[in-house]
Amino acid sequence: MDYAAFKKAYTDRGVDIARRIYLENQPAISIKKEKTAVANLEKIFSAVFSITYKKGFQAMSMRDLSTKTGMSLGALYAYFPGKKQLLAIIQAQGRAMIKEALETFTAEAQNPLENLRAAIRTHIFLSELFRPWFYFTFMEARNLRAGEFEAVRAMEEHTQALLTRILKQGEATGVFRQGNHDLTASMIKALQQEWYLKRWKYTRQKIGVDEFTDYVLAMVERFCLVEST
Amino acid sequence: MDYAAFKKAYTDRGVDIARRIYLENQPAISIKKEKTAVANLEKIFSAVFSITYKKGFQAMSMRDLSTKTGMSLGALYAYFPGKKQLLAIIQAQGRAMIKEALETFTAEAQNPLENLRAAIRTHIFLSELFRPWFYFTFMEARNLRAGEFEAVRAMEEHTQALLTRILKQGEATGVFRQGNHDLTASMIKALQQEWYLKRWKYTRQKIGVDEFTDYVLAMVERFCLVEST
DNA sequence: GTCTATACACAGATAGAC
DNA sequence: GTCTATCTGTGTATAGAC
Repeated sequence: MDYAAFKKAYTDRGVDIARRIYLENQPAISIKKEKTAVANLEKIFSAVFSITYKKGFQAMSMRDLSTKTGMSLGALYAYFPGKKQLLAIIQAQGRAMIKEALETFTAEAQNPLENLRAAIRTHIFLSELFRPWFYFTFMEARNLRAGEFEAVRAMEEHTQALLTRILKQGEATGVFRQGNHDLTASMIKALQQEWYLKRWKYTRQKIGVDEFTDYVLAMVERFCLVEST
Repeated sequence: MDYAAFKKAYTDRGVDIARRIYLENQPAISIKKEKTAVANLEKIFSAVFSITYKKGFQAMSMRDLSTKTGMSLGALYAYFPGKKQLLAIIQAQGRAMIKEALETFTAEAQNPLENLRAAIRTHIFLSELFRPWFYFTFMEARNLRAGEFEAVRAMEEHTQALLTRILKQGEATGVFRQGNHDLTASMIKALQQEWYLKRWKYTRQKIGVDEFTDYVLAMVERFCLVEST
């Protein structure tokens, strides 16, 4: 499976993230017509990502957001209760979406090696498809309150545990070498993260997501497999 | 060389970063007595790191800084011209310090493999010794102005080129396999970065810097070496 | 050198007209 | 639903006493 195939498989499911946010936060949103609400929410999120990519969320003023979306200050407050809540909403929904997608697309394959490949591919491809969400989730996690930050840590441990489990299965089956699987999982996560944290570097070097992913897989497999090809 | 040895070797050189900042920015600093100036600068930097680790630089107010340092608002402005300049000073000096240290401690060894090991070790050990500086440099790079950001990119490319060169030498000598050395260098950098970006994770798992470094080296070597041990 | 008191700009948020 | 006008807090920065 390459990125194009993944993208098609994902978008065919027809999950609309802005719509989901609208439905789940309806009590806090005073807009009644779903269509306009969803359309404007999309405008708002995309504006937030584009502004905060350069200056960070704290430095983004509501006036910045107003200018970028073309909506007035007053109108914005009909879509979320305040700036802090906007941050929390994006973070929470971003995590939920990522978690759900990872679980859907890493459904058990035939063997540990295929499982590992699927897990790594899915994560990187997903981070390509939702790059702004991944970048935002990582860079703005600091601005969350303690309780919300706990969710970030839980998420990190969840995805790490997913990898560790696969590695252990592989060792049991005899296809992976033994080792500190938790540390190996951390290494894999670091490599995945590189793709969305330093995207500008790869754009510049003209390295695409497929090439990058294959390289990561090659490195991980050579390290993990009992017999190197 | 383990971390303890590196730390000793480094500190024995007696380079005082706060003192250097004082000397190089003397025109902008109105304090005349070197001793008090350097002592207070150290207090200021350590306060900046501790506050921004949790909320980021933009969210840190001058009043926060005043409280944490125990100095008054007015006194702070005797040490730097403004908040933006404080950011620029820390970033610039942090980069200069890192670059200088990397060059000093990765002096040419006998062969490419030893060179590679030294380069990786030095980078991780240095990021352990100056963790706040590394973390700050990465996380607050966005808040720099275009011209200053160019320096960040140049630095990234500089350290990457250093690794790429070693890998090429190794291929020429026949000890390293052939491959996309630029991509390999990127992977190595991602693994090094993991150490200071997710330090809390390893503190929690009780994994020390030596163990982490050895694991990175094992992974890189298994990938790069012609013959795996 | 360091303090307190204060100037002044800009932030987030709301009220009420349309 | 969306706008303009405005309230109120907080931010950076400075002046001038000590």
